[in-house]
Parts: sequence; structure tokens; C-alpha cells
Amino acid sequence: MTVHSPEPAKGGGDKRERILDAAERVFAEHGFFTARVSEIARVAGVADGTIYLYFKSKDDLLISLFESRMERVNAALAEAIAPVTGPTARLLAFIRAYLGLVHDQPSVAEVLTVELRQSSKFMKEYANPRFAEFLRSLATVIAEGQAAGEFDATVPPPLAARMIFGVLDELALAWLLQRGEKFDIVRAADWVGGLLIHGLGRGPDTRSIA
Amino acid sequence: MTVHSPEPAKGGGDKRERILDAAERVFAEHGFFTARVSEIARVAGVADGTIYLYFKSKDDLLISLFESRMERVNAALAEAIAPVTGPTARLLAFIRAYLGLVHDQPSVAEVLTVELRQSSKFMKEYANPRFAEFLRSLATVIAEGQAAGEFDATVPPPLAARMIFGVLDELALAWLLQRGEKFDIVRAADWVGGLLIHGLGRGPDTRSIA
DNA sequence: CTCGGGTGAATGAACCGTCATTCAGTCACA
DNA sequence: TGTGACTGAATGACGGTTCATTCACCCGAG
Repeated sequence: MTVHSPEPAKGGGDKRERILDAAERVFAEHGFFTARVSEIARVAGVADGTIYLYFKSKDDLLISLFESRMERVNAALAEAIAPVTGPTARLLAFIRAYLGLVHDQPSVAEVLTVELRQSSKFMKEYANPRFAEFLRSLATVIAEGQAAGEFDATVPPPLAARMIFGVLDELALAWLLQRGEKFDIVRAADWVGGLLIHGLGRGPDTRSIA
Repeated sequence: MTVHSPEPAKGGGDKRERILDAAERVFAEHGFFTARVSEIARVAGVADGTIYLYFKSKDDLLISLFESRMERVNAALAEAIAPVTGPTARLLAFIRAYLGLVHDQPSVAEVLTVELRQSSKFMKEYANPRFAEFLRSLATVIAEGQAAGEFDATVPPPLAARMIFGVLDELALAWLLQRGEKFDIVRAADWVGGLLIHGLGRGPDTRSIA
């Protein structure tokens, strides 16, 4: 619940990765609390005890999984927006890239989306730096748009970032939990973009909301 | 994990309510899995066993708590938007009312916000009708706005409802988990309204996003 | 090349604390 | 005295964690 092993406790090869992959699958399927360490071990093809050679505890395993996956997500998003110029286009690229990741790696998305929340509760002391980084990079896109005069400057960028993340996250959750035929989450990116850039308003007097 | 007791198992007076109130507090503080039934009993001022006179299991207690609180939330929101005319104003009233509820009843918000998610995982068979009702009523506001030509008709209302809920929920979570001085979530309602009605776009060519 | 002692990663059965749940008994009231 | 709501200590299952043991591999000596 407290500290956290930063890197491979030993020079151990890929076994640590195998365990993380298994944890991703098992946590995604059952959720953290109902997931069994012994099942993670089974899926990883190692003995129960081996997990404790690489991770301090079940909690530490979850934290390490966050760090690992969020690092990848942040890198992928940074790469996706890097070549794009113009705040609006960058924001759209961000949205498309995020929902694309959800589509391509559902179990990563499931762990981040569902477990992030409860972890922020039961690990109050864990600051979750990677997620903070995620929000910061989104807030930067907003701030740049405001500076360029392309975005409304009323909302503080960090709050706007949270709201946008809320949209993306909820959409991801709805898509992940949908049984039966799912809506096209990649196409939904354009709806999200439309809503966030233009808003719902279409009428003549929509300016006067205050 | 499965079935659920619809109403007071017995004619029992307010004891059932006392237990629900205690469960709300304890689940909000610890989360469902780390909450202890014995603590709920202690807070409610009843014996451990008494809880099982009113609820089948810990799971059933959580489900019953959802039903009870969501029912109140839905009623409060319905009441808040009922007298308001015009889709834009109704949507704003909905947003203000929801964030007002979060502000006034943080522990209700915490349970709904944080536990709703994991419950949708670990209780796959529980359909969560009250939450569906919540989304439906929000979708109705959107659909009316589209029908009146006041809202963009591109996005399917149920999806728009989910996105809007995402914004509200994430904002609630950010506010609830904030340690130290919190931002003013009631004031944030206007930012949310602004973002959802007008969008971020301010520049000349923001129409061309496709 | 072969042998044998040393090393430490890996194993998994057993341990042990932790609760959700039960139920035999109490008690207030009719 | 009978009834039934209520109690809370006892129960038993469960699962995270440990640790005595195994064994594949390495390396220096002969």
C-alpha cells in the first residue's frame, strides 16, 4: 500500500514483463480486488511466489502496471500530436489517438479506466505521477489554443483538461462494458471533437447563457 | 452477488434507513471492498447480524444503496428541470443541479461516482436501472433540444448524454478527491455549460474540423 | 573434458490473519 | 408466557504472503 519498486528488482529478464502482461489481463477481467494473485501467476506461467520476487505486494503490482502502461499511453499520445500544427487539429489528434488506443488495447483501457478510480481512493498516498503528466499534456494543448486565440480563454486549462478526459473516459467505459454490438468508438472521436470544439449550441441566442 | 431485496425484508421501522446511511458513509470513506460490514454496523448503532435481517449480503447492501440514492438524485434532477423551459436552459439547470448535489452530499456522490464503476464490473448481471433512467432523462433533454433546432443534431442523444455525464462525473471526482483547498464546483457549472453549449472554438475557421 | 561445490532464481504448499455470515441465546413487549 | 426482533461471539472459507526446498547453471580444479 505504501512504497513501490521502481524497476526490475533484479536484472531479471522478461519475467517481470510476463507478470505485468498477465496482471493486465487478469485485473482487466476481474478488477483489482476480485483478481487472484494465483491466477495472475498461472496466466504468467510462473509460481505464486515468483511474483513476490519482482513486486512487493499485490498493491505494488497494480501501481507498477499503471506506471508501465500510462508511460506507453503518454508516449503514444505525444507522438500522435507532435507532427500536428494548430491547436484545434492537435486537440482532435489527441482525441482520436486516445480513443484509438482504447479500441486497440481494451485491456489496458479497462485497467486504467476502471481501476484508476478506486486506486485513487485506496491508495491515497500514491500521487500517480503518470496520470498527472497525461492531464498536463492535455492542458498544454488547451492553453496553447487559448494563447493563439483559437480557444475560449474562460475555462482554466487544467479544468478543461479534466472535463475532456471525463468525456473520453466515460466513452471508453461505455464502449468497454457494452455487451453485444458496440458502437464505433473510433468514429465517435469526431462526435467528441465536434462537441468539444463547437458545442451543442446551434440556435440564435445561445450566447446568452449566463 | 446475484439477487437483491427490493424492499424492507420486514416491516422494520427506520433501522433499514440507519443502516443505509451508515453504509453510505462507510462505503464513501473506504470504498466497497475495503469497507467492513462490522464498521457499518457500528456506525449504524446496530449489531453485525442485524444488517442481515434487512439485506441479503454486503453486495445486496451496496445495490440497495444505489437504488435508494439514485432514486433521490433522479427525483431531485427531475424537479430541478421541470419548471425550466427551453432546451439550453434545461441543460444548464440539469448541470447546475447535479453539481449542486455533489457539493451538498459529497458522500452520496462519492459512492455513486467511485463505486458505480467497479460495480458495473463485478456485478455484470445487475442492470442498474436507476442509472439507466438518469442517462435517459439527460438524453431526453438533448433530444428535445435537437428537435427544437437548438442543438446540433449530429450526435445521437444517448451518446451525448454519456459524454456529458462523463464531464460531470470527472469533475465531481476531481473535486471529491482534491485535498487542500478545493475549486468551486458550483461555479464550475457555468464553465461546463459554456463548454458544452458553445464549445472551445473561438477562431474563424473552427467549423472545418472534418 | 569432467566433476562437484556454490549460487540464487524459482517453486508451491502451508500459514495465518481477516472478515462475511450464521445462529443460539437474550430481551422487551404483548 | 410466547413471539420475534435483535445481538455479537463463533465459525469457516478464503487468499495474500512466506520460506524451506529444489535445481539449473556456472566455474574452478584436477
